[in-house]
Amino acid sequence: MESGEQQELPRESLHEKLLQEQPAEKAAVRPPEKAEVTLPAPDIPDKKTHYCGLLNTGYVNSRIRLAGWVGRRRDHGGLIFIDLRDRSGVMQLVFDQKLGAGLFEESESLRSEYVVAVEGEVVRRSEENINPALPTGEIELRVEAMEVLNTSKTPPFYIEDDINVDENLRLRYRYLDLRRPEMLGRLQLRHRAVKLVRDYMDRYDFLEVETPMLTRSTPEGARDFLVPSRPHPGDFYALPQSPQLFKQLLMVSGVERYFQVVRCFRDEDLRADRQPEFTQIDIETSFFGIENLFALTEGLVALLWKEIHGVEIKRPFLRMPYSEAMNRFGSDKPDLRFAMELVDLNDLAVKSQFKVFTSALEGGGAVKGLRVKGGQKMSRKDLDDLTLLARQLGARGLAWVFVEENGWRSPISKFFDDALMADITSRMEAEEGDVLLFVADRWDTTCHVLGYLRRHLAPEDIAPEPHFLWVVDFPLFHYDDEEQRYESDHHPFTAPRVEDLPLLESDPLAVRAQAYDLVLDGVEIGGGSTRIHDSTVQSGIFKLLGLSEEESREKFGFLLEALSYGAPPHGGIALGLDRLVALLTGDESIRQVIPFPKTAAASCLMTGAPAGVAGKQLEELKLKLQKQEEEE
RNA sequence: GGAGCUGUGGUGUAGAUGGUUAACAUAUCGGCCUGUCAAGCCGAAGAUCGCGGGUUCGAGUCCCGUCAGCUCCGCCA
Repeated sequence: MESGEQQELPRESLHEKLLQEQPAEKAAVRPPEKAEVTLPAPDIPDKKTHYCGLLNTGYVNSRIRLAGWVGRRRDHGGLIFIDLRDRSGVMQLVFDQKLGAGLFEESESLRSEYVVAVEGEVVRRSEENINPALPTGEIELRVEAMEVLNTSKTPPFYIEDDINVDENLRLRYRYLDLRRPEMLGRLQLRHRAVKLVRDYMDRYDFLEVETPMLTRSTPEGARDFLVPSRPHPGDFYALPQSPQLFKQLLMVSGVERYFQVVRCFRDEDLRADRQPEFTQIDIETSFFGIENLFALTEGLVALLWKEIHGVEIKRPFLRMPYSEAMNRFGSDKPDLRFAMELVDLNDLAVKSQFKVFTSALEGGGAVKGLRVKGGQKMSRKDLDDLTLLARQLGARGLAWVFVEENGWRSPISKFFDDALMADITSRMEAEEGDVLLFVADRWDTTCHVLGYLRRHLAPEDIAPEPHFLWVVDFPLFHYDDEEQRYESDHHPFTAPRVEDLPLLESDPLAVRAQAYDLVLDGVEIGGGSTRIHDSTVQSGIFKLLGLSEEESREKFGFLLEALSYGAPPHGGIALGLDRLVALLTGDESIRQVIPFPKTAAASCLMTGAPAGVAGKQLEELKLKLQKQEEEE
């Protein structure tokens, strides 16, 4: 049965083209002076003729007007220096008592973050007064006229880079936080990245199409944010977890090449790299083929790194099946900047007298080891902590061995004869002074736990250059022990691999999906799949997922119907814009690159959202709040 | 749902083992000061130590609870 295996696009060698071509257009940030369109009312009319940070010695002797915020003030009595800051940077203003008492008196009242417009002459600083730390350090503005446009309360923290303040405070006064140059720089970089994306996609004929923010809740996947409907009391919209269904429907519509920079919403617990609302670069294609999609994505990512970091990224990216990623690195998003691979020990462990190993193997599990180079520095307490960590991650325990001159020092060495110890030591390429860690458990637990420890114990000197990787051949399903049913690993519209179709009935867990993730240095930056474009196959998958005929018709009828009207083979990918930008800026948390982010408890410290609403609003929606349950 | 860490003038911190005027830096305000760029010097004001209980003659410090933030596990197709 045809299930959605994509064919190569025959009519042109797009793949080759994508691999070789470098978009010529550069999306540099243009200084505002060079804007091509003259505004009807001249730009920055009477307050401002130039930007602070863009001035240089070429402007010496020019009469200009600047406007911005008062930064640091250095008051020498009869001479006052002000750092005037605007979006572009900083310019030193000089107020001299000798040049007019009235103006000077006025300047004495200036305080941090006052908004001022000034007029004067750009002058060259004398040699000994040049500030090499400042781009405009060779010049200054001798102020001859000033207008105070607004005053300011003393800000709660310094408006400058590298401040050391509680993030609470920054979030509460985010508008001031964003006034800091490094934060404005992040906004600028993000803007530039998005512009590069739009121009790139446009060059390859992709159409940016908007999809609804108010849509319907779907049973699979993350928890939805719900929005009550006033005209339909008791009914709810859901905010989209992604435009998944709409982009597939756009393929049925014949758009063929779609993309969107789009906000998505998931009501799940947060992390440093997860926000309740986040932005995706969403892409979907028809008649395109997976090779083209990979090349397109690689080209896009490489473009970002080239334009923003000047780094040439090697293409094509490495590809690795999911099973290999798990076996070698214990993760479906392995960090390839360092080796420290997990070592498969099943065949050796079975020869030991160690029950933990042998019984795990008898139960169909796996035994794997991780070599910690120079691990002898670890104390007994460190190892106990690691053991506790392993338990918390779901393992039954963690075995450890000190490799010493005379062999193993370990509570478990008595279960191994000398030859076996030697074999394991040599398989793990261990040397004297190393510590070996072992987990014996279900295969997935073993991989997961050791993969976590691998990251946890990663060497400090990891390679600085980015390691991109495609993880492919994900399983189509996993089994949910709690719900006692199969669940889609990616999403329920993912096409199985054609050669695995026969396994759908006999061994669903063995079926591989046409799904892929794009991984960079241990971070998942995107993922996608070839979709099912056959309504019969789609119905079959729904059934396997435990959705009854009525249920799937009720929830996804529109999709099944659409698929029956000549749906083309299609597939796509979505890239996490926030994560991409955070990687480009080198930030640990995506909150740094989101202008108005939420906290780990999903509240906004600035607006106070979420917040209660008036009773009248609830009445209109026919909603009643439940009393909070009292504790028993 | 669970675990860990953090919470002291506006801000960043110090306050071993409980002991009475809670320290320092910086910002703020006032004074002096014409080449600074984290300007400098002098002075002043500014804190019921996140909140609520408890133990104690006495709590910033110990105990319990609670709130907020951060990080992680679960969760996030």
